[in-house]
Amino acid sequence: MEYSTKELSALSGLTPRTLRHYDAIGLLRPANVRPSGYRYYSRVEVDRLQQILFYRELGFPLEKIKELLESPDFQREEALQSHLAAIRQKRDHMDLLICNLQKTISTDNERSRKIRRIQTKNDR
Amino acid sequence: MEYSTKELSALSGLTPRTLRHYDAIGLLRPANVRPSGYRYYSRVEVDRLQQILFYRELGFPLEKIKELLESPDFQREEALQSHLAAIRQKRDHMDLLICNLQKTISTDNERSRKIRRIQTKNDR
DNA sequence: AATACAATTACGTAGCGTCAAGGTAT
DNA sequence: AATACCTTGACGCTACGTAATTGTAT
Repeated sequence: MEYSTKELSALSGLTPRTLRHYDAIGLLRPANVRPSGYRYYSRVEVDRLQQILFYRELGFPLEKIKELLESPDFQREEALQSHLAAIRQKRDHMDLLICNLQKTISTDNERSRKIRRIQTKNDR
Repeated sequence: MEYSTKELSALSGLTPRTLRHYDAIGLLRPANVRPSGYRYYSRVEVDRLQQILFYRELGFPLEKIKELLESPDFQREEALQSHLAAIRQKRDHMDLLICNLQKTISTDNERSRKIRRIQTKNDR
């Protein structure tokens, strides 16, 4: 079975633009390209795309995914570990942001209440 | 007091490049610019920069910060709320990623152990 | 004349979205 | 001849980093 760009797009949920991009950066090359420039993908590419999507969902950058797909198991293991650590840091950072935002919001609210009280007084 | 780009840079911790960028996008305009093109900032700008850094730490994009600095209180309130909601979503997404990464890692480990067992058998 | 600082292009980054213009027909 | 799909540019987005080149002296 061969798939045109559109067909693989439908099959994978990616846009044709994205598939062309993956070709451009050498992440997913079509099995063959007609003289017209039309791209065609076969089984091997579909499988590779599955892998790509798997790592993409885990938040890996495309360049890293390229490396991983050609690395031995133990290197993937390492990559997963360090990626996990990085994500955890980011998450912790977000937790801090959330905390600060909540503080800011409640402080602002308090200020508003005070102002309203003063205004209410002045209104009387 | 007037500050050159370098001085404000030292004062704020931002690079001169960043200050020039903020000027370019209209986020922080110098108080005056000499015929030579040299930028000079005064108190008002220092104060504004403080505000900018405050919102920046909360994760707001520069364009949004520009708006916020010219909006009334209630709009800032709204912005903080919706920003908080957005950040929370991101955090939740990270939590999912972390979860999936952990699963992947432990699954991979199990596979490796099995393989090692088989190899050990074959070695005997 | 040398030093330190200033400025203005302008390209690079990540991952595509979104036209625009023009071929192809698996 | 029309339709639907394909292609290759090329700019846009975020927030600057990083030269390269050249001017200024608060």
